[in-house]
Amino acid sequence: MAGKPTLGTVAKLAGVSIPTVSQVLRGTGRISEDTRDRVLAAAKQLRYLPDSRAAAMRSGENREIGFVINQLQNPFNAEVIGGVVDLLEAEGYLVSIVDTRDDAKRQSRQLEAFIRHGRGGLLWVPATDTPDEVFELLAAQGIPTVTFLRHVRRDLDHVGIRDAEATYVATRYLGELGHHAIAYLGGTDMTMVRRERIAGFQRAMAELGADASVIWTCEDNKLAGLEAMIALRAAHPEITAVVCNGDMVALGASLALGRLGLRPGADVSVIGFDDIQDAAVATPPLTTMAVHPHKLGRKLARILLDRIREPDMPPIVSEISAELTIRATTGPAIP
Amino acid sequence: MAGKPTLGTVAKLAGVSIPTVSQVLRGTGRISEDTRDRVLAAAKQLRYLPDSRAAAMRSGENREIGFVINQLQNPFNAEVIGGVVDLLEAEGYLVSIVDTRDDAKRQSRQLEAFIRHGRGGLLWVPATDTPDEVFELLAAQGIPTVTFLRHVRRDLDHVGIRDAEATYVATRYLGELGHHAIAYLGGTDMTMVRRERIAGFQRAMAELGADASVIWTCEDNKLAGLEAMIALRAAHPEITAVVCNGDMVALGASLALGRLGLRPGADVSVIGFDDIQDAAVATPPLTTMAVHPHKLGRKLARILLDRIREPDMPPIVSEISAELTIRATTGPAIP
DNA sequence: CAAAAGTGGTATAACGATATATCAATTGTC
DNA sequence: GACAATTGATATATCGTTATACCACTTTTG
Repeated sequence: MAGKPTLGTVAKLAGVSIPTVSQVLRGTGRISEDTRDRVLAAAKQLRYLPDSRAAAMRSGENREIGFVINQLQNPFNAEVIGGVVDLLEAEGYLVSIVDTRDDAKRQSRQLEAFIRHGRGGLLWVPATDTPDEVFELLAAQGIPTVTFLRHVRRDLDHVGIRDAEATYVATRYLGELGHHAIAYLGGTDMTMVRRERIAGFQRAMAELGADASVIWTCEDNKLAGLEAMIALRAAHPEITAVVCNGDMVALGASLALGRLGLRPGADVSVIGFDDIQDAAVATPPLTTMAVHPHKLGRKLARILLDRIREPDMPPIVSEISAELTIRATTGPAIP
Repeated sequence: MAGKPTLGTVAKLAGVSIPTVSQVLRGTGRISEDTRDRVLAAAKQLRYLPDSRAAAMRSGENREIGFVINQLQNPFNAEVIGGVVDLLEAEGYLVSIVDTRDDAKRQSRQLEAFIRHGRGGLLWVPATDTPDEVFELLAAQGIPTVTFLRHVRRDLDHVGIRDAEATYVATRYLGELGHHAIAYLGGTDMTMVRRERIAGFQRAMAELGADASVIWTCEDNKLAGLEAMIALRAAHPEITAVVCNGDMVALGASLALGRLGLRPGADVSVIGFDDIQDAAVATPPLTTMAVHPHKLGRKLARILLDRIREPDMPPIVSEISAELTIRATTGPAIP
């Protein structure tokens, strides 16, 4: 009753030595069927589970992966996590998650804690303003690491989205619908992702011969998107279309238009990014640049496994295109 | 360069023995200021981080907490996690999260993995249909565990919401507004939580002398709520008010009413549960039974810490009341 | 000045597992 | 029937820590 069962407890109950129990449970060595059965029965009776930490210490193999994410609440991230977990659990790994809430200090504490508590690999969406010393720490510890979405270091593996391409496609599409006064809405700071997206937006605007200077910041949630859209509309009433940094912002913007007595898709066009579940359900349904988060998660996991198996490969970078998914919040510009 | 730094590496660089390094870093024993400085300098140079697993093995103390949750995407849960993490990280704990997606088999694998990889305590929203053997496993391992929301075992600590009281209050309020044909909407199965909520609904309906037989199931997301409301309305056109199992469902139901040409709060009243961020932003803003998830998370963490410090206390049960928060989706019944 | 107390460290064992070496008993070979 | 090969287990060392015991050396005490 008192205390966890160990190899020693099982060995005593089965009347054999500790290495014998270890060999039976792992299927190695030469063991007679008779003692094998006795050991298994004892292990079952005591509900014995091996202590992976002790095993990892001796054998060096650690099947626990840490996922350091910037925002757990984001539905897009949640779907990515699903993909990651589906693949890694099938391979016998445990995936444990921490949420930095995009705070660099909390992130440092959490990464350090992950290292101390032992992780065989890390998946990581680096927080905004991650200091260089964090990368040096990871390098010093030699933990296989794949960054996700924010491509901040060329010496690490990375999985991301072709951000510039996606906003370019979105903006060109709005141009083809006849829009010229187009704003970029969303994102709070100059993360690599946002920088790329704005670059794509600007390139398309340049090709359209339009002014790309209306760029508005706001946090990545519906309420912030709503308020930002109202402010944007007040400052720039000439705007007829908005490219958003994410679906949450776009949904908020769409709500705001309704409150202002404007019809999304008719009076003002809105285009989102991610294609979260809500995008299709919203009224009106949201036009967006769709990525497939579950698939993305699987790719992320696959690359980490490759890195664990082959630590000396050169860094891998894998980027996925977003697909323009046309719904009801975009329409022709009123001439 | 090759491999993680260990106590041995640091000791060699500082020219002292391993126990000396350990004592310096942990501030125990008697060490001269001179060697203390040398050791600290060596540790810093190598970016040494102690291996908590090895430490835990020897000392028995494990400052990593596992949080086993049923649905990561749920905004309510995300806010609870925030509260838990804020308190436990301040106490020097690492909180790592896994998502069961309410699948009992996945949950078993994950709990087992948490035990094998070593957790000093567990926070747990048990999945629907959790088999008894899982509880026996936890008991056999003797890991401090607090269940959350779903109170399935009296021998474990628990933090939850007064579900029956909340739906009772919600239903009474609708009664006072003159409603008699009230339905209960949401939840997919007879979890303890849903059972309690329906019990509260039924008690209030009995006091109102009304029929409490219209109980509709649906999954806990907006799309499902939308579809369920449309089906419910088709089957029971006499219904003038709906008590929902969660805000996501209520928001979906509210959307559905709009599509049916009905005004939420005027033609049909809708009342939610949780008060997630979206509830206040929605059009119209949602009347709901508000709980304070961040506070709830802190309470959850506090009770786990108490249990870790005092393993032999009798089980603690802590329940929090939800507050009726009136917004725009409820209004007087049309006579 | 001998015994006691204090100082600053090291030696050793232990935590729970695994890898390697070893060993006693059985079986096979000529 | 002597020696080698096989079988089925155990002994021992090790991973990176921490707890305890211990030891050499200095300082204090009566």
